[in-house]
Amino acid sequence: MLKISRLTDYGLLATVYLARKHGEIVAAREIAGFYHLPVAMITKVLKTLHQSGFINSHRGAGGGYSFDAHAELVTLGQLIDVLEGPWDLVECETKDDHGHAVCAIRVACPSRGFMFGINRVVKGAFEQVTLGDLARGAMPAATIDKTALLHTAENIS
Amino acid sequence: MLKISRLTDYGLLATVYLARKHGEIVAAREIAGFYHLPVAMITKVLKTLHQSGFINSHRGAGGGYSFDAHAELVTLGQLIDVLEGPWDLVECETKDDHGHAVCAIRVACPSRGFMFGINRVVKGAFEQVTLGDLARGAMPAATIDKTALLHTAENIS
DNA sequence: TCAATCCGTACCTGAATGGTACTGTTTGCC
DNA sequence: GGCAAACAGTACCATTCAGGTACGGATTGA
Repeated sequence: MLKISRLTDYGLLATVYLARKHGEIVAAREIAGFYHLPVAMITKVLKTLHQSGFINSHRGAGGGYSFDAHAELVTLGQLIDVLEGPWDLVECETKDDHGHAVCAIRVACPSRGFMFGINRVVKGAFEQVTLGDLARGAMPAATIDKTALLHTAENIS
Repeated sequence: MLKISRLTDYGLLATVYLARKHGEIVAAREIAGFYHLPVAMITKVLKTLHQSGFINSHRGAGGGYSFDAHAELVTLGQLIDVLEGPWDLVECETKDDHGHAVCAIRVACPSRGFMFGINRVVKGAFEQVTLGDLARGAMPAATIDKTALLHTAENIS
């Protein structure tokens, strides 16, 4: 249905919360309380973020999670990749466990090349926004310079 | 899972096929055969496209569907809107039947403003590509001029 | 020793997706 | 007139996934 899963959304919220309290140890309970979300949901997503190295965890009493890196070096694209897992807008480019494309028609498919481009557009948009932007509440907006873009099509094999 | 539904994909394929045979009456069976897809799936999506006015239908023997409009005036965004239905990357902006926002935290949500922007980016990307581009197999690519974009944030309340 | 907190995993439920089937209704053609 | 081709509409089903809950375990500070 073309949307980011709620879990991914929670992950972004949690990351932003931690980024705003840079270096501070914050319990999952606090984050969940702030957003009025189930603690179990927040912990689940925080674990993912920790396992991917975006945030640090501190066990035991007084423990919690902390964001100690540079917010400007973490991109929305990286976060979504981790939280959402591998994704493609269309299955054309999706590979199965054996590395084979899922789409059966492949070569004959007239939308394949195009959809690949759309994939790049969306992923590129995510990649150019940092966690710092998110934490600051900056709102991006973009137009696509189609004329300039179509020229680049020839350069992509 | 952040992807276009297969039905939407089929709809784009069918539309492109018809656009390439502009004005010609083509049976659903032919399109399904070309892509090796179930006829019932193709007919389902063709009906949607017809009801939305993108293509014309011709009943009875020798009937089928035809695309008679200008491919350059139909955008990918319009097609996806019809095929996919109303969509938003995040629920923040999604309204329920009564016009109220789904997201409970709303104002407190630090990602809201940002996600709204991302929504605009993606929808904008879809909106600036025409069916003609699709039919020609053009592959768009886009970069987002972040510096320019962040300035516009202040103009959006 | 205890309580707070993270860790891991398993499980459940409802909804959406992807697909099938069947019964009309219209229309060209012999 | 009647048949067959093709669209129209609806209902249904199976699988998958999202969203959420639960519980026992491991770690650590006080």
